[in-house]
Amino acid sequence: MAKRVTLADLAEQTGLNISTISRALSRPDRVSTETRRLVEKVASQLGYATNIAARNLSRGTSDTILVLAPSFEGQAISPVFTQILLGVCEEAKSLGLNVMLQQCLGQTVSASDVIRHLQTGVADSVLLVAVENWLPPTDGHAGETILPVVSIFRDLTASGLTSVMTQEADGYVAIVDHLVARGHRQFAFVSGPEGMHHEQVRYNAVRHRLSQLGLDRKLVRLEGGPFDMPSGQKAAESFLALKNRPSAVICCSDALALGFMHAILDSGLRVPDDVAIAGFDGMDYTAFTTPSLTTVIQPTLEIGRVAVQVLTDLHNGRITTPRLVALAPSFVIRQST
Amino acid sequence: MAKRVTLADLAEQTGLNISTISRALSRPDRVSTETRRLVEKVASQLGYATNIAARNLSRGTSDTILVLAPSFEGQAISPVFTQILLGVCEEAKSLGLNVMLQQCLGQTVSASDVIRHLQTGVADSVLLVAVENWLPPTDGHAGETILPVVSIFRDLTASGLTSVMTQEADGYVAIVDHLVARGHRQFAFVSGPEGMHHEQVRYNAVRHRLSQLGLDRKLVRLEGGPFDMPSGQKAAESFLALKNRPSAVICCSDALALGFMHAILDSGLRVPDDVAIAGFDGMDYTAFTTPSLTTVIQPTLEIGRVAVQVLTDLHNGRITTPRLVALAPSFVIRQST
DNA sequence: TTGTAAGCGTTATCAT
DNA sequence: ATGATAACGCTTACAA
Repeated sequence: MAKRVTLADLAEQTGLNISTISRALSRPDRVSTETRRLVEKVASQLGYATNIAARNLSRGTSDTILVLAPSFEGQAISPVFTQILLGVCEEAKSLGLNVMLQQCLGQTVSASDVIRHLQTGVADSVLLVAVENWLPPTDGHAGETILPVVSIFRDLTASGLTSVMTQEADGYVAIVDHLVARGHRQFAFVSGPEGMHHEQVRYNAVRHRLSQLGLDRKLVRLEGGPFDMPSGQKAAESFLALKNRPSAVICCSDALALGFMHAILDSGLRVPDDVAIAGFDGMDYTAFTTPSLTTVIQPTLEIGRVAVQVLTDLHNGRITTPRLVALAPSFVIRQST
Repeated sequence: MAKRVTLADLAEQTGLNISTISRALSRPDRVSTETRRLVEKVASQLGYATNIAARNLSRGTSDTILVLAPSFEGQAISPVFTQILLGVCEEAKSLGLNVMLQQCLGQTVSASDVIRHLQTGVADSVLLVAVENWLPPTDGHAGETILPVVSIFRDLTASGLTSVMTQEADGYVAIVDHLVARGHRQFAFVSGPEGMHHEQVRYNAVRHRLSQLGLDRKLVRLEGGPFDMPSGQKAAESFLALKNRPSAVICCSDALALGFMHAILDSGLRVPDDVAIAGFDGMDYTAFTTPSLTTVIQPTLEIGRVAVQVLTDLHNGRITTPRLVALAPSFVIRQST
């Protein structure tokens, strides 16, 4: 194991002072061209690499983003999660930031936990991905100091957290309008996990649009459970048991839609002739199922990028008040409707 | 922003020496019960949190694993990747390690890059996920020192890297045997990206098994391109153009299989009656396509966990020579065959 | 068992 | 433009 090369080594080699070396490396403009060249040369010769721990200790920052995501055991968000992560990594890289990943136990994250993390200095800002609840600081000056924390997917502005997500209502409006244009008048909504905020927002978006069209009386809600395929399958059983079956089904996620469609086809009904089905998320497989699935594509990659940007803005005070950033989704009509 | 609490603060509060505080916190057994209690009490009162940078600097380690993955833009491995990541995070957490994520540009990672990272101290071991090539150290003592690096998915033991992956050949043997038992005698193999090692290994596994059964003359190979669905679709076009169509198709991934099946069904052929199709990976959607897809499930979560274990073994010298760890997959027969 | 003190490698503040 | 030097907060021999 080759001994680590330090600034002191470079100082010795060049005869310059250690502080000059440091400067030459971190602020090349604050040093003569001559020494800059010399230092760079010797540094690369000796294979110098900045010791990050030392830098962090001295600077008091870590240039690291901590990504906190609920144990993604429910496969539900995981595919979406991957895309988000990609966006986050790309943006972080371009900003010279590191990304640290940590799963969290439940659906709720508390400010005190996050503050603890920030205090250790492992990271100096935090990204919450698909976290349901946020417990604001409880100690005295609650909320006075704005934390460098951003929520992805879940609108937590009400709890004081800047949030980045898809403009979901728009997506569901597009779905409803499309189905109505296709002549459908009776609808079912396959919901996600009970009590999940998203779930509620999405259902309301559908119902609200239908009510605008005078059709909200024609909406049945089916319990879907987790955002996954088995839940969709289960919902389909309830659906098949209905005496008056709606002709169009709107699902809370693509996974639910796929599970639902699978069961419907299995039962001998035809899609979209007997039942039209729409999903939500924009999973890659939706374009290749048979029939292919009408869905709303979330701008996941962009969400990841934007979240990081907002996070840095927050971190260096360019944003001082919580805000919601909602990105437009895109609607794709496919064979299932 | 509440000023950070340091060991010095605790020392002042308790009247004890700073080193005693440090000991009480990190090696509670090396201190009297009395002081231990006192320190713990005051620490939690003041909300003390260890400064990681300082600890790392002092200890010379970071307790961090760097996960390096090729820009997952080709959606190909991404779903699998998520699962791997989950396993990695879980195991890391249970070992008290942090996980840092970084995308890398190409398919190749060089030892010098990794060594640079290790020297900065951001991480003290590295996990390569789906990295195609490894450029061993070029400087003098090449390969003398064993690096704390593990490859996931790709067997890089030949380049001196301990690797963790699925026992893929077993999976393909299972597929072949199953198809033969079903009466198939003519086969097509839809390959992955050209020149990718995996691709070759998998094809060989199929061909070898067929040759054992005296059927290797009956194998057609179709170029699939990237491990994704559009590629599968494209391969299906070549397939449909064949004058003598095989009755069974083995795909290099589930994504390819899905794309392939979509095109086949679109063309009016029936699955499995006209064409039997098998995939590989065990994506969740395979159980819910119509027809559902026969496939081989990779033990992704377990791979992630094991990789971390092996990595730590490597890191503290319990493993001194590169080895291959191949985990058994499981084969699921579904409607598509 | 507890205290003393010497690092760990950088950065930043002053002088020069 | 460069050099000395004091932090940064923790760990760890070594001494008491």
